[in-house]
Amino acid sequence: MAKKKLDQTTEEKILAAARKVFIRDGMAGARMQDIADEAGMNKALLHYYFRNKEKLFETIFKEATIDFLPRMNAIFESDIPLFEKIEIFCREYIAQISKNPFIPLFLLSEMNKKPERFLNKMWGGQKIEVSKFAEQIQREVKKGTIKPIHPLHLIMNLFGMCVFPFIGKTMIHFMTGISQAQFDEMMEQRKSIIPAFIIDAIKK
Amino acid sequence: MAKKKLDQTTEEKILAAARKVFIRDGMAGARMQDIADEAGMNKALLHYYFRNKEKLFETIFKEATIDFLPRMNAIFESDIPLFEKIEIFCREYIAQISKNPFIPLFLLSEMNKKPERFLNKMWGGQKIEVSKFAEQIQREVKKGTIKPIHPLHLIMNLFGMCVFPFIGKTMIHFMTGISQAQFDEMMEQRKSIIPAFIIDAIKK
DNA sequence: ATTTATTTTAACCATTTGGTTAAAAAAATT
DNA sequence: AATTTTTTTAACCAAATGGTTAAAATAAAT
Repeated sequence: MAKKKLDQTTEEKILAAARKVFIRDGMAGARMQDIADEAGMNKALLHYYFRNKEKLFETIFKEATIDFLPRMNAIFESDIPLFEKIEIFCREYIAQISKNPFIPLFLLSEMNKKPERFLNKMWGGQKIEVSKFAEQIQREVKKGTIKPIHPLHLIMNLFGMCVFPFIGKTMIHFMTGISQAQFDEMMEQRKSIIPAFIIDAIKK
Repeated sequence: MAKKKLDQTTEEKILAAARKVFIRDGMAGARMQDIADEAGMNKALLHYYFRNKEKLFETIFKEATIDFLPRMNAIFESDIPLFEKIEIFCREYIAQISKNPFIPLFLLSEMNKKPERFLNKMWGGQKIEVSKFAEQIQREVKKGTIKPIHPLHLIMNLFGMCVFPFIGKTMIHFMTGISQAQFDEMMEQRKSIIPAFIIDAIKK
């Protein structure tokens, strides 16, 4: 009885601050004090709302993935023709990640450091399910509609082209001197350029 | 004077240990004690040979890039025909990275956290120089030997396909249940699959 | 062999960091 | 208005961590 948030302030503020600091500095580099400062409040508040750093991190980590996975799986498992599916995936993936461009690097980096963290605890058995998609590719190969290619190679190519610009963002800015606006425009273009590229590569 | 290393022990041991720990845990997550333990020696030794953590980190960070950059630039700046150049790059890049598969994620992650670190101090103005390569692509487009494509998009595609498997390794293992040996074999295949894929995609 | 320079160690130190506590302030309930 | 519950804070604590120091062990030079 009695404890419904009417407005959405403190807890939300903490999460927003934690999100920012964790994604910027990683679990190891993030300081509780920094998160408190960023949220404009006392450090003890963080411990009051989330028991400890680990718990707070888990919340952010989950949040960054959990509602992203089903969305991608829905695409992969759907009954759409291959070429169209590739188009939809690129468009959706890039649109989604563009909202939080640093998520992939954060995720893969943390994942790499403590694979168990999410392998056991984080995602309750959930994961990106590519088997249906792989089968679809294999079927098309057998039908002879596309050139022979190992499904996993095609999937790696697809993922690689979509995600690399986000992961390599800093390096790209450094190498090319491209502006943020130009980067955003390129990513907008890539929604259609990548599928076109792939289809040109595999269609017979 | 008198101080030439005849054998190559302590300093080498420190570097090997630091390399391992830094690449695994990142700058923020790495503990000097862990490095000392890994090297089988006292913590003060690390400070004797390298003044502090930052200095030790810089050494590892440089080491992980400095002799890699010129090698890649040499390829990009060389006078080889486009398709052949793409083949050579993929083969060399994958071969090189396969020796230290965790370097890219380590690098991009740290780069992302403190861009100034290497932007100013680390690489003395050095960087991957893709402008020559970009011009070459543009020339081929104008000549009409390949389909129209913005050079940077093609470069992103190239990099993405080459580097993604290494960066996403943990996630790939998790998603597909592939073994280490299988992964290595796939990367071996990708040395020729990626160039073939790209050439199929852009050739007229 | 003695002295000198180099390498390695154990014991400490100062700061940072995650986390606690007890009390004040603010809301909600009576 | 009084009381109870929830939210927020300041002050503090213990452990961890980067770093220092002075002395011991080892190797080099005389």
